[in-house]
Amino acid sequence: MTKPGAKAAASPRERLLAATMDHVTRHGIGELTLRQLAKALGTSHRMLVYHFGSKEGLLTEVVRRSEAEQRAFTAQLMADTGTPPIEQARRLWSQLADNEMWPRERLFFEVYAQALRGRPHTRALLDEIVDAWLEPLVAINRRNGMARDDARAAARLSLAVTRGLLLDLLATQDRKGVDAAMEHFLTSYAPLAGTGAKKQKRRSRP
Amino acid sequence: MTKPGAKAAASPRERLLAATMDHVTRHGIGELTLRQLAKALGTSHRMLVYHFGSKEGLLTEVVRRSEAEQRAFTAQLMADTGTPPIEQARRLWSQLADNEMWPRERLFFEVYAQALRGRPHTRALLDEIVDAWLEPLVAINRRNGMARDDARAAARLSLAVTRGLLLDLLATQDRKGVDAAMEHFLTSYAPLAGTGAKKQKRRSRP
DNA sequence: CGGCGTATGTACCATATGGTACATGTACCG
DNA sequence: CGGTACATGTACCATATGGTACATACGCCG
Repeated sequence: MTKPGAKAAASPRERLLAATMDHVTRHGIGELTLRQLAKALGTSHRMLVYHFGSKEGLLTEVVRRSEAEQRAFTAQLMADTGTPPIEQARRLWSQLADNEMWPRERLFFEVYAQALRGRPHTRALLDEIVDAWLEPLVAINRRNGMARDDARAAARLSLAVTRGLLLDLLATQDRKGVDAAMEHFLTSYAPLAGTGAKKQKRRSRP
Repeated sequence: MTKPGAKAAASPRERLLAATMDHVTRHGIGELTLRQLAKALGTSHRMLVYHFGSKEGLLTEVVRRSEAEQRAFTAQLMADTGTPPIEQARRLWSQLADNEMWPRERLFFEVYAQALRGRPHTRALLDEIVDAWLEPLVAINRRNGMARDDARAAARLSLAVTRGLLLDLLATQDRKGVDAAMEHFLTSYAPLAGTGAKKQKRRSRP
C-alpha cells in the first residue's frame, strides 16, 4: 500500500488519468484509441489497460472526472448567495464563454451526444446532466421569490439558453453576437423574476 | 446512362444513401463502420466504397443530405407568413419535440459535436449550422417590427432556447417539463416583440 | 537479505477495419 | 449479336485495435 511520506507525485493511475483528461479535452474522446493516447502520454497502451482495466474503464473514469469538475463548478454557483441574480448570471456566462473553456465545452457536448446514444461509459452522466445544473438554478430562483413551478421552468429555460448559446458560440466563434443574445435574454426576460411578478402567464393580453 | 422509362427505383447509389440515412439516424454515425452498415443494408461494404468512393465520401454525403432536409424544414418555416409569431413558434416546437423526431435530433447533435472537432465530412455544415436557422428567424422578427439588432439577438436566443431544450428533452425525456420551460419563454418573453417595444434595454431601472 | 506487491516493458494474438484486385454479371445500344 | 458502361460478388491485403502472456524492474517490510 503506497503511502509515501511526501505526496510529491500522486499515484501513477492518477497521473495517467489527469494527463488523459488533458489530452481528451484537447483532442476529443470520440476518436480516442489507447495506443495514440499512450504515445501522447509517453507510455504504452499496456499501462492504460493495466491501470483502468479496459478502454471502457478509462472512458468511464474520464466521464466521472468530468462530472466531478462540473459539480465543483455548480457548487461554486451555490456558494455565491450575495450577488443579485442577473449579475450572478452575467458572471457565470462570462466564465463559461471564455476561450479557455471552449475545449472543455467541446468535450462536454461530445460526451453529451454519446450519452444520448447510450454509450456505456456515460450511463452515470445521463441522469444528472440536466438535474445537477437545475437544482442550484432552481434554488436561486426560489431565493428570489419565484413560485415552485415557475422557478423550475425558468431554471430549465436558463440552462437551455446557456447550452444553446454555447453551441452557437463554439460553432460561430462569434462572441459578440452570442453575448448580445444572452444580454437580450437577461435584460428582457430575467428581470421579471426579481420584481415578484408571479404567474402572470394567465393574462394573455396585458 | 440510366434512363429507364418508369423511375420505379432510384439509382442504386440513391437507394444506398437513403437506407444509410435511415440506419445512421437510428444507430448513430460515430460508431459507424462500412461492414456493419453494409450488412444491415443487405449489401457488401465493397458496394459502399464503390458508390461513395470512401467512408469519408459516404459520411460527407450523409451530412449533405441532413443539411438538405434541414433547409427544407426552415423553408417551410419561411413559407408560413400568416400565423402570429408565438403560435408559429408553438407549432414549430411541437413538431421538433415530437418523439418521432428524436432520432433525427440525436443525429444532429452527434454531427454537431463532430463538426466542433473539425471532422472533415462536416466542413460544409459548420458555416451554416447556426446561420441557416438564424436567417428565417430574423426575417420573422423583422416582419414583426423588431429593429435589426434586436431581431438578430432575439433570433439567436430563440435558436439557443430551442436547441438547449431539445438537449434537455433528449436526455430527460421529460416532455412536460421541457414544454413548460418553452411556454415560459414564449409567454413571458416573446410577447415583447409583438408589442412594438423597441430598444428598452437602455433603461437599466424601470 | 528475501520475498512480495506494484509497476512497467516487450512481444504477441485474434479480430476488425478501410480499401483494392479480379472476375462476373446485366442491360442497353449499336 | 457484341460490345460497353454500370453494377456486384469473392477474395484478399496492410494496418490498427483492444487485450494478454511473460518477463522484469523497483521499493518496501519482515
